[in-house]
Amino acid sequence: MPGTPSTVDALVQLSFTVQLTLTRIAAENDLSVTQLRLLGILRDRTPSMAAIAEHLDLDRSSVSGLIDRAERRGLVERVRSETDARVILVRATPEGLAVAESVGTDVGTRLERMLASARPTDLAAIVRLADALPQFPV
Amino acid sequence: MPGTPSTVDALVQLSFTVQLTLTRIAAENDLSVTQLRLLGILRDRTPSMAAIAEHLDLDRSSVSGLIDRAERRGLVERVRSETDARVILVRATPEGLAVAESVGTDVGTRLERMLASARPTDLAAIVRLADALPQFPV
DNA sequence: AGTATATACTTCGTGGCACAAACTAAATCA
DNA sequence: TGATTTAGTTTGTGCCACGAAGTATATACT
Repeated sequence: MPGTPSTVDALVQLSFTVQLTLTRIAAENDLSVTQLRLLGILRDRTPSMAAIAEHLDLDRSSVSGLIDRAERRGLVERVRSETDARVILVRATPEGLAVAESVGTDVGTRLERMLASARPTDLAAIVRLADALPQFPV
Repeated sequence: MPGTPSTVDALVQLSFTVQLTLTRIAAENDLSVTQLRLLGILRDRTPSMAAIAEHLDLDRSSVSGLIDRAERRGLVERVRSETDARVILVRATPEGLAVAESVGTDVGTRLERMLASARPTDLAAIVRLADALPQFPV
């Protein structure tokens, strides 16, 4: 029977396993998982504070503090928008980009190692599922 | 090609989707995800502080605070072990058990709803993967 | 044009989370 | 018995996240 408790349990367990890996990699780089996600976003974007809040599903006030701390570490910088004086864009510094790259490949390596023994067809299922699931959970 | 970036990305995205659901359910019940996990453990166990720390991959000092707060809310109680006066067992109160049940079914319902449109064979793949992956990530 | 409203972000206060180091008490080892 | 190990707590630090209240800029209305 699909969608039964065992499936839900498996999904939750899988999720915590991934999170544990992310938490550890973050800690090794003296970052939180949220900072890690932030750097992931900034690899290829220069979003506004509001866009970051939406992407991370955080209150805007939380993002202020998050960027404060990242900025204090030199990972990120605030840039005033030229078209709208209210908005602040957040850009990764060169150092921030370097950390993002390093952490990104680290995540890739560690998770691929975890998946090494899995069947290829099961991995394809993961991709299909991730694509199919609603972006925003119910 | 299995184990490529797209697979890793899918896995990470899947993980965050699940976590977001858990975070929301926890918040609706005025709990953190950690408290939610704690209650999950206590549904069918009465573990020592050390066992909880190991299960949640937390420092023991973190567990002290966690149980303090849960106890203050009446969800949990500390019981001295009769066989070893150093160890403290943690037991869910009736209220804690009730919350655990309610939250547990809520998680089940919401995640099953998310999985409703997925192919049964993909769900089977999730179960296989969760079983196959190392309990402790590399 | 001039006021009212909406939007973007920050600040402040509160509380939970997590860690490391230092501490107490009880059990075990030698 | 005395030394060591184990279980748990306390304290101090810092991050995370929220909501409410505040500032500044942009847009809408008339």
